[in-house]
Amino acid sequence: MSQSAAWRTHACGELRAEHIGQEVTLAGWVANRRDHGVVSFVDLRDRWGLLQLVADEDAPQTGHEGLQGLHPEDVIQVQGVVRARAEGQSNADRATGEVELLVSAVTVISRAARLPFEIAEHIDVPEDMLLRFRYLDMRRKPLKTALERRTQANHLIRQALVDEEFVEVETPMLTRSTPEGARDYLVPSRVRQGSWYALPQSPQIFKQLCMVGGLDRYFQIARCMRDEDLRADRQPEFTQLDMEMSFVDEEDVYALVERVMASLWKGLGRDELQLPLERMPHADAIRRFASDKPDLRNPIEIVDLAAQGGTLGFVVFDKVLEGGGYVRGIRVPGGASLSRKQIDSIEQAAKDAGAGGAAWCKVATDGPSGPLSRFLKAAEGDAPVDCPVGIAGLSVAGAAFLRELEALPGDLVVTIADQPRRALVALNAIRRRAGDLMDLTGGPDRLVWITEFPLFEQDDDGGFHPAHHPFTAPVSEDLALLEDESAKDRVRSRAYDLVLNGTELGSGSVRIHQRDIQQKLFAAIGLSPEVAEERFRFLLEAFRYGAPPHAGFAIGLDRLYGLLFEVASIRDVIAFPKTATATCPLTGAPSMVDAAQLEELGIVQSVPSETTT
RNA sequence: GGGGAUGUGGCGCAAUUGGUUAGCGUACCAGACUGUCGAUCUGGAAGUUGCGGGUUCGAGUCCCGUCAUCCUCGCCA
Repeated sequence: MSQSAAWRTHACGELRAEHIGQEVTLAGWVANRRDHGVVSFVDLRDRWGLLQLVADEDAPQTGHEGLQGLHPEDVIQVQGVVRARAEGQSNADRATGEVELLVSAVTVISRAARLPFEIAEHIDVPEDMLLRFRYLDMRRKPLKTALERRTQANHLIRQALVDEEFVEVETPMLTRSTPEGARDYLVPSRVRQGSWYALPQSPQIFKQLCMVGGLDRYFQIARCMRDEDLRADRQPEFTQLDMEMSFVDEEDVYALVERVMASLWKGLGRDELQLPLERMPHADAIRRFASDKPDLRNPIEIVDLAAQGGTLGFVVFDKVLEGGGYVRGIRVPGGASLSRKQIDSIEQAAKDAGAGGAAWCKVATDGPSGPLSRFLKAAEGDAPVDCPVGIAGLSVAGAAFLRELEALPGDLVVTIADQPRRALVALNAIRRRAGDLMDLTGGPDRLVWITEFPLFEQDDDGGFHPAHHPFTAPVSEDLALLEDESAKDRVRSRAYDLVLNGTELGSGSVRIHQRDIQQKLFAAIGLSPEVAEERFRFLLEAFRYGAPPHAGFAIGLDRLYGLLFEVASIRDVIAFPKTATATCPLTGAPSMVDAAQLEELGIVQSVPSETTT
């Protein structure tokens, strides 16, 4: 690190044996004091590390006096000579541990008041405290390191895209509200009272306009804002790596994103990604894993038991099947070793997901056991059937049932019977819970493209809305289905998600660039040409003047970095995050504003404003 | 909007069925100490038990309400 000599000649953390004998000036924070009377020590900290300062019998009087009266987190400047630590006194836990600074002079630059919490990693501090005093948390290693790594990761991404001739465009923060999607954050206009800006939920339309503008390749590390309730992996404002390309199709987008991911993985020192990444059509993901973002590290797959489940004489299965529901289940390899309590927690996961319960049985060589087992065993008087894999005492139907599941002795079988939507949610829940219990999710990263998402999702009231956004192109073979009301839910889109270990990292699509198809799509989601024109005039108009085919992708960087840096919450990779109620404990945002400010904006509040002070 | 958990000196925690002056650790302050590195030793200061109400002779403890934080469902094209 180069230093301007005004405040310091070196960083605390950079001093090593090679600096022994040098006269240096350092500046930093007092991290710790250890005073032995005649000998005293102070640890001085800056971003690069800790260095032990010492005043002993070799130090001048000014050095001793300088180290007296210092308090934790005082900012000081110190002069002295770097020297080797005596035999047996080096500290192997510290990069600077072979040397120390014999202090000749200390200047206190800034005194620190008593701290709300200690600046030490081993101290547990409530998170709202960390947010309120974020600048103190930054002095601790985990947050500092996360911000450094985030910088490095952003740099790797930028490097990769600039090398591929992408243009970085900063799109507006004050933009137009489009009613689809998430709730907007609104900003009132002063010069045109009664009108409002919206903060962008994503730069979607602008990046498409950049394609019409002929930039060909756009990217941005973009802030996006959505006024929705939060989660551990969701913030009201978040950062996306947003990209768009012209004259490309899905394959080009996959290849580009894969190159960017690979350089990121490599640059951050993770195991090299195997390219190309796996792909899985959406319908397969639902069928095999009951999820559009399956964690493929978990090997458990869903098995359809409609045929065999209906022959067991189990009235719950029969009723669900008659009603058009699903009977599906999972085989948990080795799951017979789970305790009753653990199995109950799997069933509880199904119940939490809305299912009535989960029927299960353990499988052993002497036959099945557990609630489901009596429907699998041979009845009194019937000749029991032996499964080829050596499970005794089964009925013919029971053997077929377990064969369908490929169950082996030592396995646990868990089944769900419910209406399709609830069954899938429950199957996903039990698969994940079983995976956690059996510790199946520790393997290498599994990145997968989920492709051919449905174009529409059904609302609770039966209407359709775009599953992705209204500019997503349908798969061309399915174009004809657009106008068929009964077939809408079968229209596939050219949208894709990238999923890492069960977390959706990002999504994108090939866009519609033809006006007629765009209009069909608006019609299909119930937007009249007039309304569509009013809302998206600027985009539809742009498409009249020569629109290239284009496609793009966006990756949620907070979430990606949260996973890559292995932190508990995305708040741990964000410098100044907000709480679960979208407040900022540091600044107190959101706050009431002066009545005069509102008046200037032409806004009348139904709740009282702050009294003018 | 719904559900759950938590809330006690700055911080982490304790306090028996509701019962003495709300304890302990750490940080902080002062003093001591020749090699520590999460120093040690001695002493000191530090509390409206989140807030409001109720029950009771008596509430950190029980009840009602409320606020804050976290998790979660809905929501997040």
